[in-house]
Amino acid sequence: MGRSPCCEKAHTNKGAWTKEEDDRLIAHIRAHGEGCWRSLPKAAGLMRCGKSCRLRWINYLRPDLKRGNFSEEEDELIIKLHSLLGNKWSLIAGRLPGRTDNEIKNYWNTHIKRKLLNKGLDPQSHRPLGQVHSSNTTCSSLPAPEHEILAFQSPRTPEIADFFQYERSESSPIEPAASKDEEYPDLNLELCISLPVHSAPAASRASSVDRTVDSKPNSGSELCCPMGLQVNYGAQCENRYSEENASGFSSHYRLVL
DNA sequence: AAGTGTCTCAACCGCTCACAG
DNA sequence: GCTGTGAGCGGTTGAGACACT
Repeated sequence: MGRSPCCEKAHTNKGAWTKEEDDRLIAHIRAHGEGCWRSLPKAAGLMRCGKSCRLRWINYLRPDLKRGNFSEEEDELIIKLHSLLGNKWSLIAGRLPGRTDNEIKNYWNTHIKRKLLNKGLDPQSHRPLGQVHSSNTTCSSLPAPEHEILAFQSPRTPEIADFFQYERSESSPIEPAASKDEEYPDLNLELCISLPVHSAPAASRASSVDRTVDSKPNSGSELCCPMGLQVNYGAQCENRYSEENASGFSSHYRLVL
């Protein structure tokens, strides 16, 4: 016996949403706020799966969505963030106001991938084609403790693995190609994701980063966590971060999520 | 105008994680 | 600690739009 299905598939609509369904969903969320997606379809009178409602709202109906083409700045930001985070679309989306993870993922697959390939760069590793090295090799070269503290689990980008190697070998005579600060001097890695403004009081939609950090809100409206540190580090990340600095790893990259 | 190939992106699927009981 | 449930994520699919012949 597997887990129960998220909905009665026999009695749910699938495929494209109609205007009437959109209107019902919008009206329901306006009246009751987001949250409890499983029971929402019934409450809103929709013959849809809760997951489908959530996706429709987040990716298409949310009022704060920015529609239209991506700007050159957004392109560059996506590329930079992808080089650091890999296919963590929700994290990348959190850095681009009005854009959704689905939208960025699609845009990456249809435009940016090709753009990088045309430049002779591997879209996954962001390295020149032909110089792509196995991430397994990089990963396995790390001793166990560092392995365990990586916040972003497989698939990690080689850049992150390289970063940790660099951190560990600062006194090494072998110079790394460039630190991320040198490579992306204008990229602010203090990633901040505020709780969505569209969230209704009853439904404090946790940002996607809650999956990697403790979801307890800190004093402000932002959640934060250190990049490259243990999963489940708490909300007092600012303090914890200092402690981690003292322990000698992840000294200058921090994601405040 | 019709047929065919390609591209785009909304939506689905399967999985993992967090949490409550 | 175990189990069930809900939420969310990333990969994939497929219908419709568009381009080309």
